[in-house]
Amino acid sequence: MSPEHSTPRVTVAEAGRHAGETVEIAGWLYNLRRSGKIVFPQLRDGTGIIQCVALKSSLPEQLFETLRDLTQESSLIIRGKVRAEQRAPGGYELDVEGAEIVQRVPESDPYPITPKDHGIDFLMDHRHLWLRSRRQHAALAVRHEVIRGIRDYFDSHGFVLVDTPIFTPSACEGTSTLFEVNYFDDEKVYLTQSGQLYNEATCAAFGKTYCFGPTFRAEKSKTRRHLTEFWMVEPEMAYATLEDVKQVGEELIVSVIGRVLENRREELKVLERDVTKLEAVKAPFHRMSYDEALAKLQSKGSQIQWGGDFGNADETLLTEDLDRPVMVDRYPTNVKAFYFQPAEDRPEVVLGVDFIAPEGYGEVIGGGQRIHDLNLLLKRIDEHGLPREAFGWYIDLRKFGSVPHGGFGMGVERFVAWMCGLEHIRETIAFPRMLYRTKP
RNA sequence: UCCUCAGUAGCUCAAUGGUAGAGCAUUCGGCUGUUAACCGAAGGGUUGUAGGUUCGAGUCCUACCUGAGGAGCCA
Repeated sequence: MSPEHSTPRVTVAEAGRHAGETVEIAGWLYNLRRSGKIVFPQLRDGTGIIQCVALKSSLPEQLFETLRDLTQESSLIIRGKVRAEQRAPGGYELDVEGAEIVQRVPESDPYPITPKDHGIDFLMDHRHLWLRSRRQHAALAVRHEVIRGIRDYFDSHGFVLVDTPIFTPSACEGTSTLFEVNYFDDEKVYLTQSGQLYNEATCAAFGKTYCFGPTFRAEKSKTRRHLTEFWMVEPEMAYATLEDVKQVGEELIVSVIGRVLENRREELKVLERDVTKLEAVKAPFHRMSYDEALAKLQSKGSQIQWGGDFGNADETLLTEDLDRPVMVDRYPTNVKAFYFQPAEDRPEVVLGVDFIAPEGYGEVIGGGQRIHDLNLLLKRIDEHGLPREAFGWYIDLRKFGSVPHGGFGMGVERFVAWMCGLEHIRETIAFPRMLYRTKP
């Protein structure tokens, strides 16, 4: 900490490159094992965990006793010599020469998350501390890689990031799932549930755009696939058809999975993810129409009838024999939002597509081609009982150089859960917001 | 919103309607290569809340509270 001493400060991740050197590492005590005259403090610094070794015979008595009596998650800086050691987790070990305790956790109020099992309620109440655990740390590192991969994909394919507002004046798709904000004087304002309508405006300005931000859904959903606040990336392309949307979605997924496999092997190992399942996800994805998917489901015993949307059981059934996502398109018009473009030959279906991930992870992308014809859009707004005046600017887009266009939304948390092989979406975001959980 | 399940020590869980227990954590002691270390000892309880049945309730009944997972809806 002081600038006077000359011991280089390194991270755990870098320690292997300093074998034979004396370095110092600043972190927290992950765990400690002791055996009379030898102690093994495991030091965690956010980049990894390194086992340290302190021998009573080679250290001042006070230092040895300080280390021996350390408590879990106390913060400290350890100085020592890095040594390759096969017996140590991580392959390297630090022979302790000195230590500075930054804050010692008192025994009277010990760190609550012990190395043994805990229930989900307890862990969620201690989410602010749970983040330090290996699996949680790994899942959030994968999330970071996914987000970087998404942004890199769009940035390098001609998309411009144009973020859309969080406060929105009207419902895009009905008010029942919106959070109302009581602050603005003149009109009711809601938290966004999608940036898509705004994306349709920005893509007419830039050609290809995307927005990336939090999304809010006031659904009374209580399942492992739902959060009330989640992150979504939504690209939108002018002069694009359903086929373009499918191609971009496929390329995006393949690209991001490649990044995760390349840069987050260690984290996937911590998560015990079967990476062969991810390595199998290559283009081309499976493609089928809603009609074909329906026939497949009915042949597998589902009771679904034409016109119904797929439930979670249907999605799992549909992908159980597949090793990569399936793109299902041409859904019945009545199960999709008002702005979807109808198929030319069959007005009862629309040019929407859902990407359903394998292994039961369900819909990770939903999108399609939007209506570009003014009169058709007006008709659909009326049919859905929506007030035309609330969509004035949106209708304008069909008056001034309207073109076929389309895009999709991808839920970041569902995608990360798939990458990590997690049972529950709540572990893919640092502080999940759910129906009955808004703390910490 | 509806359905199902669960609340016992700080944590994870036991306990046929008959004296409330174990492991981990904490404290004390032992151990020079531990891998969720191990060995010995100690402290730690209004069994979610309120009623009811019973000679007797952690256990059975009712209501409520809290949480979990599923349906619907969605990403």
